[in-house]
Order: sequence, then structure tokens, then C-alpha cells
Amino acid sequence: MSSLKQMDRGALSDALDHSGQRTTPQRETVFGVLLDERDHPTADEVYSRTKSRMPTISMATVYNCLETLVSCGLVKQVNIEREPTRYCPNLAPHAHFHCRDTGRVYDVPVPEGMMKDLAKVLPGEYSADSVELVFRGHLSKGKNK
Amino acid sequence: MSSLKQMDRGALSDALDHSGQRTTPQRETVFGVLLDERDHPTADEVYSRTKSRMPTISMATVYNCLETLVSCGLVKQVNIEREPTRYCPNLAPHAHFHCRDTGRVYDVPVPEGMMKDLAKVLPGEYSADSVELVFRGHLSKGKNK
DNA sequence: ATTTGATTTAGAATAATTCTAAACTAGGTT
DNA sequence: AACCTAGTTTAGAATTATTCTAAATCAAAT
Repeated sequence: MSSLKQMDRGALSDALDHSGQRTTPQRETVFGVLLDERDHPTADEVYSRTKSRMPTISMATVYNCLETLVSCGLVKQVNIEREPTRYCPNLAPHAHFHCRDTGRVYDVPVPEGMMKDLAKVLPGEYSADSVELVFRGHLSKGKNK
Repeated sequence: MSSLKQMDRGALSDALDHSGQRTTPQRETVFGVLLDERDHPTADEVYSRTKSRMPTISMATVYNCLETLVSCGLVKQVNIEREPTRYCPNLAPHAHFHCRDTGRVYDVPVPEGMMKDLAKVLPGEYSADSVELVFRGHLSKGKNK
């Protein structure tokens, strides 16, 4: 039915089970949309892509599914400036680059352990469970995918 | 009139002049509010603090002033998750820590040059003019100022 | 004094997101 | 197999931070 690969379907139902939630066609489809095109879509974009695979889905459900996926740890929200929230199924630690020209957001791989090391700048009384690193700027012609 | 120190008042009119904008009592007062309590207030909070010094100011003006201060480089916006934008007059490169318990945002000093060095993880085609580093987590009792 | 353009202001408009309450669905139980 | 129950989906209303609009005010320069 949905275009999820076995592996991803397994990860999905494991994660959902683990957090006491059900695997539904809507959740599978939304997850599939996120995995298929990793361009950090907004909820609106996820909605229209999902709608083309499952025409009866509603915006509210897309928001619900995204929230569910976030809550079970399969997807991360990416908030940049005041723009609409974007969704990212890349679970590896990474940074983001926000292009001022196109508005697009790119994943930036970081050296193993770097994100964790960053937390070393924190004074003792702070303990961080999440580290976010966002660059903003321009990219030179050529890179426009 | 406003509680701006000579130094800050100078910085303000220099920066405004430089960007072709006028120094007004509203802008001075809003800037003073930001300098006096460096707790990353939201526009709402800036509004109520400013109102107590200048009761006739409007919300729209507070937004306008904040935008003006940002545009001339004296103030930075801090966006964390989907929460209302906060405003920060700390111009030195620094990171932020967002406490999950209180919602408060703290400045975290970073070693000289570190923010710039972070950009070295970027592939050649990316050039960043801004680097944002945000930690989220908890802080151990004691630190609650 | 007058003009001109910038600024302030109140309130309306916008837009992303959340909420609400009703309809639907699926598993587990008699 | 029909039934219950709780979880899920849905459409549309509500919320909220922010931006827009247009009129009033202000201030510098003629």
C-alpha cells in the first residue's frame, strides 16, 4: 500500500508500539513522504505530497501524524527563524544550513561526536539533552539541488 | 529622559544614523528596556516594560522599534522552537541555553573564535554569515536567576 | 511657516498551528 | 459474530504572534 520499505515500516511500527501508539495508514504514508524527499518540507508541503498518495487525508491529520512521529523519535522538527516548522527524518547528529537566497534547508554532516562535544562549553549547572547548530548564508552557484 | 547611559545612547544614534533612521524617544526607551534586563524578553514583555516607562506607546511601535534595532544591528532576535521571538542586545558571539523547566533562555559565553570555527564543518560551496548554537535541557538547582 | 518624509498608532488582517467535538476504526471481550 | 472501548481521523473553529493599513503626528529642512 504505502511505499515504505520493509526496514522503514519496521522502524515505524517499532517506534509507535514502543510509545503505545498505533500504526495507521496515515502515519505510514506521512512517514513515507518524509523519507522519499528529504528536503525538509513544511507541514503544508507534507500535506500536499501526502494528499497525492492518499487524497482523503486532512491537514489536521498531517499535523497529528507529524506530531506522533516526532513524539516517537523518528522525525525531528527544524525551526528556522519564524518560518513554518520543517520536518526531518535524519536521525544522525547533523547541523543545518539555511540558504538566504532560496530559503532551502540543507543537512550538514558533522564529524563524529562533534555535536556532543559542543556541550562542553556549558557551565557545570547546565545539562543539555539537545544541541542545535544552524548556519545561515549563501551558497555558490553549482549547488542548487 | 530615558535611562540610557551616554555610551549606549551614543551607540544607538550612531547605529540609527548609519542606517538612515532617526533616533526617537520610543526607540531609546525600547533599547533601554532591553539593556536593563537581559533576560531575552518577548515583544509582549518588552511592550509591558516599555509601557511602564512610556505609557502611551503601542504594541505596533514596540514591534517597529524592535525591528529597527535589529535592522541596525544593535539587537538580535532569538528564536527557539515555535515560541515567540525573544530579543537580545548581547552582540558578542555566544550560544543560548533554553531551560525546559522554566522556559528561560540564558546566554552562554563561548571561547573566542569558536562560533567562527564551527563554520569550518561546512563544505566549500556554503558560506555562512551567521551561526546559531542552541542547547536545550535542564539546569541543576541553585541556578535559577 | 510649510513641506516632506519618517514615525507612531489603533485596529484589522494574516498565517501557522492547536483545539474541539463528532465520526470512524480496530482490537480485545463476551 | 456483535459489542465496547480507546485511539484516531476529520472539518472547521479558535488561537496567537506577527504584519499590514491608513490615518495622525512629528521633526528636519527648506
